[in-house]
Amino acid sequence: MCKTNTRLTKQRKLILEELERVKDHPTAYEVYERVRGRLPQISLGTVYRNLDILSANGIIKRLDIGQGQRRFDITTDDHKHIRCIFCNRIDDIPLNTYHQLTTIIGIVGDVTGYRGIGCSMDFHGICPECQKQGNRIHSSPEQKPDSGYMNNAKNKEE
Amino acid sequence: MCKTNTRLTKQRKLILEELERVKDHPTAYEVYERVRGRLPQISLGTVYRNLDILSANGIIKRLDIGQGQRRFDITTDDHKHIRCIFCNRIDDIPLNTYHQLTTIIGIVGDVTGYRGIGCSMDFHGICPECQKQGNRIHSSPEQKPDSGYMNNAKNKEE
DNA sequence: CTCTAATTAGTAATAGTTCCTATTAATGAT
DNA sequence: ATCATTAATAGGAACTATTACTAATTAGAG
Ligand SMILES: [Mn+2]
Ligand SMILES: [Mn+2]
Ligand SMILES: [Zn+2]
Ligand SMILES: [Zn+2]
Repeated sequence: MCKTNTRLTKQRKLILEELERVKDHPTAYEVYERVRGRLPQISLGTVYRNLDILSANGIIKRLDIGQGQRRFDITTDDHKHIRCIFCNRIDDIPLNTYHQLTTIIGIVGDVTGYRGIGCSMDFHGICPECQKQGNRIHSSPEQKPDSGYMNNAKNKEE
Repeated sequence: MCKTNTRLTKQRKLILEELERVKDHPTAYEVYERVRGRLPQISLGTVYRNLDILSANGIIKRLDIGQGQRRFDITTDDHKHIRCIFCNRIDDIPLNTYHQLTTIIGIVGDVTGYRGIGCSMDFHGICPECQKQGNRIHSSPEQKPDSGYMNNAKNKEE
C-alpha cells in the first residue's frame, strides 16, 4: 500500500483499520479516540501526521467542509457529501453528474432523507494571475499563501 | 438598516463602508486592517462581533469555504464562488441553475479564466435523526454540536 | 543482526475565533 | 439639551483545531 521509504507502523495500521471500520467521515480526534482504545499511548499529533500522509498518498481523502473540524474519508471514489446543520454529521451522496442543478436538491432529499436542504457549490482552480506567475496544475498547491494573520511570526514586529 | 435595539456605532458604520468598498470577500482580519486605518483603536473582537451580527441580520453573508479563514461578502444575492488553490482569492460566479453539472465546469472556466477547475459541492440540511428529535427548519441551527474535542472544558476531567 | 532514516510521544507553538469585563457611547425619553 | 438605559466597545484571556519541534524509538532494507 505504501511507497518505498514509507513504513507500516502499528500506529498507521490501526488508524487505517479504524477508518475502514467507521467510514463515517470521522474527525482526527475521533480517529484518535478509537485508536487510543487499542493503543493507549498514541498521540494526537501522530494521528494528524498519518492522516496527512495517507491523504497525500491518495489512500484516504481530506474533507474540508464548512467551518468546523476537518474530516477524513476512507472512500476515495468520486462522491459528494451532505452535512446536517444541527448535528454536523456528514453523509455520502452517490450523485451522478447528469442531472440539472434545479432538480438535484430534490434528488438529494429523496436519497438521504434530509429536509431543508441547501447547497453550497464551491469551485477551485488556478486564477489568471497565478497562471501568469507560472504555476502549473501539477506544481504543489501546498505553498501556504500569506494568511495575513495577526499571530504570524512575520507580522509580530510591532 | 438595523433592527430596533441595534445601534449604528461608528465602528459598525466603518466596517460596512469598507465591506462596500472592497467586495473582495475579505477575511475578518483584512476588514480589521482597513478599518484600523481610519479608526486606529478598533479591536479585532469588535470586527468579529459586528461581522457576526451583520450576517445574522442578513446584511452580509458569511462564507465558510474550505479550511482557511472565514470570509465575508457584502453581496447577498444568490451566487457561487471560485477559490484559487494557490493564492486563496475568491471570485464570484453568477451561475444560473439550469445547466447540467457536466457542462458547468467548462462554463465556470470561460467565465472566470480559471484553469484546472475542480468542484466541491456540499449540501446541508437536517438529517432524519434530527428531524425525529423535533428540530425544525426555523429553529436555530446555531446550537453548537458537541465538538468532542480534547480541550473542551467538559472533556478535561482526566 | 545491524544500521539508519522514518516515525513516534509528548509538548510547545501557532492560527483563527470567541468570550469576558470594566468602561464608553448611541439612542429614546424627559 | 440632559439624562437614563443598555448596547457596544477595547483589550486581553481563553478556547479550538492544527502544526511544529525534539529526543527517543523502531521498521525494515541489506
Ligand atoms: Mn464520503
Ligand atoms: Mn461573492
Ligand atoms: Zn442531524
Ligand atoms: Zn491565484
